[in-house]
Amino acid sequence: MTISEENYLKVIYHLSLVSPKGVNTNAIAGMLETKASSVTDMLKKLAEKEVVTYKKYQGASLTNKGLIQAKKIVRRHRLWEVFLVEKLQFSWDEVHEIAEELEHIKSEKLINSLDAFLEFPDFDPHGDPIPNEKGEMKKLDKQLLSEIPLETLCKCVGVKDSSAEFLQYLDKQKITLGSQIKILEKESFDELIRVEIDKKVMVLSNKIATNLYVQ
Amino acid sequence: MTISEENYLKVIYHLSLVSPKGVNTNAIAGMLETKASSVTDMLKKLAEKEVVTYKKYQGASLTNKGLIQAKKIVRRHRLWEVFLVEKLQFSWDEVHEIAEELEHIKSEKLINSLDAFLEFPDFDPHGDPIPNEKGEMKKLDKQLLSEIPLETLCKCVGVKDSSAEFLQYLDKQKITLGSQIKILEKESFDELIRVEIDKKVMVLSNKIATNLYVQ
DNA sequence: AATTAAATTTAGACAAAACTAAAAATATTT
DNA sequence: AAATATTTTTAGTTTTGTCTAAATTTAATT
Ligand SMILES: [Mn+2]
Ligand SMILES: [Mn+2]
Ligand SMILES: [Mn+2]
Ligand SMILES: [Mn+2]
Repeated sequence: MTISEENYLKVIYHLSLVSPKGVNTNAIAGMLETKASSVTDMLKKLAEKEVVTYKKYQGASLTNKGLIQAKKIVRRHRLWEVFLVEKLQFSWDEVHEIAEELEHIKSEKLINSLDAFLEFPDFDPHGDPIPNEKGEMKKLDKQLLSEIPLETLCKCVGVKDSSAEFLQYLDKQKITLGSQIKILEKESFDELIRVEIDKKVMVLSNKIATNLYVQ
Repeated sequence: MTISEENYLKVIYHLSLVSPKGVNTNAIAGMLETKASSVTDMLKKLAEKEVVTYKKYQGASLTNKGLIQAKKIVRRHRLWEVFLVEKLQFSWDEVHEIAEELEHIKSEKLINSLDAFLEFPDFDPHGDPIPNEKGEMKKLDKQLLSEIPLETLCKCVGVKDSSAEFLQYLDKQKITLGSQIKILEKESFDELIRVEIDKKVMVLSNKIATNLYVQ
């Protein structure tokens, strides 16, 4: 498995969660910032290696073998993110790029030792679940804040958008994983919502509300 | 800097310490397990990038720019080795290969944070010095055990050969960095030496004695 | 159903890094 | 100094992953 192949597998995995019946060539190209023709080439190769099923013009999906591989890469990515935040004091908006490289270091022993060193975390710094050695992961039945009814107390458990800009904006608003949130009022005109977060009343945009997972 | 270019730079650095007036094409090929013709190609590219000075048939050496780069790679390699041994409980014979990959993760912040996390170690698990952020490193005036006179108490501070086989053999003999060694007798016939190591008397071969650094 | 638009694939080219085989330069022997 | 051996470089391929431009297929509109 080359780094490039791994990056494709991971992207197909992520896209599969949203469109399980086949991932579009263009969608993959978009995520990898490459061209559709390159994706077609790679899909053929991955199909050859039997990690992906691919029929011309029909999109791709992971085989069981491919799924196992993809989850390993996700496991490595998320464990390294935890390491960077918990042990090296990185903030949650800085870790993604570095984990993007570290995820390609392939040593079972390394990753299992790291897992143990971190005390087997279930979630990464963005609230995403970390597959264990067998590929199993905890799934919370989280919802977007925008779907929560008025006056219901909930807890922030993850982000949908994990771009640095969004994460830094959350930092500025003092919203972190674990924050207690209650929606006080929804303004239908401009979709702003008035909320109480950790006892402080503030106003959030719809863009925030549709990118924050709560429970 | 690609991974391949970095591997070449690091090898040229190591070979320079032994032959400072120019590193042979064949020597580089040997270390990298590649062919001399590939080395020639790469030397041209590295010379183009001004990290190496290279004249046809004359061997190569690092420019100042190349030296700085090479020391950064060595720094990363050795810090990761310390991490693996100190934090993840790897043994000293298991870390080299993994560090060979980790050394290519290029983030200044990552490596400086790691350095701090490890409390700024001066030496790696094999007794080799770790360059600091500025590229400076401590150098011990170590000698090979084979050069030490009889009855002189010295301390094991490093290994010349850091292959897994040698390191495992040292483990088996209970020789570690820090072991106190005194040579009791040298047998000129077969070059075996009788030594006292940490109060225990034992016999070592010349091959061991010429690969152990003491001080 | 025919036309247009969008998505996807093919064909052909390119750069990086490796290889083999042959040629050229340097070193070592005789 | 000439002959031989060794080292190094050149020339020509190969593989991987990318690209552009053109062709093809599928989807959306009229
Ligand atoms: Mn990646
Ligand atoms: Mn994450
Ligand atoms: Mn390396
Ligand atoms: Mn080392």
